[in-house]
Amino acid sequence: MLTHSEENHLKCIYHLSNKSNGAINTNAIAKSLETKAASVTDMVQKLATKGLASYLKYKGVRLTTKGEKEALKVVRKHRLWEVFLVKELGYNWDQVHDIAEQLEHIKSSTLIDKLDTFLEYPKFDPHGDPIPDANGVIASKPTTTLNILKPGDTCTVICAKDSSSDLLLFLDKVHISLGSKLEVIDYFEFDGSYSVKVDNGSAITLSTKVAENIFIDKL
Amino acid sequence: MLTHSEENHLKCIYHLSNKSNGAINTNAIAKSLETKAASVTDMVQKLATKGLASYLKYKGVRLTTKGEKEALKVVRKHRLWEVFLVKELGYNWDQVHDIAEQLEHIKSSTLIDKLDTFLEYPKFDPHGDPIPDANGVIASKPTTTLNILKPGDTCTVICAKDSSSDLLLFLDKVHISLGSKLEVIDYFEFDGSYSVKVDNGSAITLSTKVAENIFIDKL
DNA sequence: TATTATTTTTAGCTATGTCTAAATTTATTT
DNA sequence: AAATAAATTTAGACATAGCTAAAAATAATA
Ligand SMILES: [Mn+2]
Ligand SMILES: [Mn+2]
Ligand SMILES: [Mn+2]
Ligand SMILES: [Mn+2]
Repeated sequence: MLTHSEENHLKCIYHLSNKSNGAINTNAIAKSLETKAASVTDMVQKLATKGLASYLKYKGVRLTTKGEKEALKVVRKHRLWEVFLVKELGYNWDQVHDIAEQLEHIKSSTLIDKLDTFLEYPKFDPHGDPIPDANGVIASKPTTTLNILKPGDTCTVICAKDSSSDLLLFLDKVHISLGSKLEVIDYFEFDGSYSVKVDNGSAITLSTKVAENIFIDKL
Repeated sequence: MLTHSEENHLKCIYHLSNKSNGAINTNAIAKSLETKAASVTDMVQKLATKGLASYLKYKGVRLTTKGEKEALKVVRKHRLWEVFLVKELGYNWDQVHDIAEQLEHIKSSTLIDKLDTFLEYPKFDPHGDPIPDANGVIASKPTTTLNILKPGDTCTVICAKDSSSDLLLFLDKVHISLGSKLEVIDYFEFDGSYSVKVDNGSAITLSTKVAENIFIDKL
C-alpha cells in the first residue's frame, strides 16, 4: 500500500517524464512538490527499494513499469475527481486542483470505477487532460499550441498546458474555455503578443506566455 | 488544522458521549478506534491542549463546545459522503463505512456544502443516522428499538443502531431495509427471539441482539 | 586541466503518531 | 483496611516524513 507522499512523488515523476525525456533530477521534483531536494532523495530511494522506480545516485530517477502503472492510477483518480467537482458540484476549473490533490489518495478497490461509471466515462478532465482508463491506457496529450498560428488562422481550444490557477483565472477573465473558437487577427513581433478574436466576439491580446500554454486544434 | 487522527478521536469521543453520559474513558476510545490506551492518552492530552477536550488524568475525557463543533463537522462529512456513495454511486449500505472514514478528512471550506446541495440536503444517512446541517445542528437519534414490541405490534424501520457490516449484511439477507414495515408475530421467552413478518411477506426469526439494534417507529 | 560553481546526497535533527512494558492510580475483593 | 485486580499514564522505542547544514559528486568555466 502506497502512502500519500509516495503517490505524490510517483505522479510528479510521471508528469516530469512526459515533459522531458531521460531521467528526472531531484531538484525538479522538489520544485514541483514544493519540498526540498534532500527529502526527494529519501523518497526516491524508497520508491526504488519498492521496485517502483530505477534510481542511480546523482543520475536521476525514472519510473519502472510497475511505478508508471501506479502513477497512472493516481492520475486517473485525480482527473476523474476533477470532473466530478466541476460537472456535478459546480466548481470552476481553477478551483478543483487542491481538492483533487487530496481525493486522489482515497483507498478503495471499487470507488474510482464506480465514479467513472457515474460520470459516464469522461475522456478528458476539466483542463482538457486525458483520463487513463481502468487499464491505465491514456490518450497522448496534444502538442500544438496557439503560438504556432499566423494571422488569419483559426483554431479550437482543447487543453490548458498546466492547471495552475493563475493561467485558468486569466483564461476565464478573457472568456476562453475548452471548445472556444479562436481567430488570430494579428501578431506583434515586438513582444510576441497576439490579437485574437474569441468565439467571433471582440479581439483581445494574448502574451507569448499565454499562447504557449494553450493547446489547440488548428482548423 | 486538525489531523486525521485528531478528527477520528473527536468523532469517537462524540459518539461515545452520546451512548453514555459522563466522561469517556481511554479504553473505550482505544477499543472503538482499534488502537491502544496509551496512544489514546497521548491524543487526548493533545486535544485538551488545543482546547477541544477537557481531560482529567485517570478520570476520562469530554469534548468542549469547540471540540463538539469540530466533531459534528466530521460527522456531517462522513454521513453526506455515505449518502453520495449509496445514492449516486450505487454502493450498498454495508459497503460505505470504510470509504467515508477516509472521505470525511478531505479539507476544503466549500466542498461539503456543495456536496450537500448536490445531494439535495438529505436529513439522514443510509443507516438512518441524522446528518448535522451546515451550522452543526443535528436531529436526535431515535430511541425505540424493535425489542420493546409485543406480538401483534407493527412498526417501520427507521435506523440501524450501528453501521457495522455484520449487522447490515444480516438485515440485507432477510430483506430488511430502512422503511421496511415489520409485524411481530411471536416472541419466544426461551431465547428472546422474535418471529417477524417483513413487508407483509413470510415470517422470519430475529434474535434479541438483532432486535435491540433496529430502531423503529411504532405504528 | 585546474578551479570554481552547482547539484545531489548524507548525516543528524525534529515532529507526529503509534507501540510495548513499566509505573502509577483507582477500583474491587477479601 | 489491606491486598489484589484493573485501568490508566508514563517512559522509551520505532517508523514516517520532513528539514538544515555539511560532504561529496558532477558540471561549468577560466
Ligand atoms: Mn496528492
Ligand atoms: Mn486537471
Ligand atoms: Mn476517519
Ligand atoms: Mn452511517
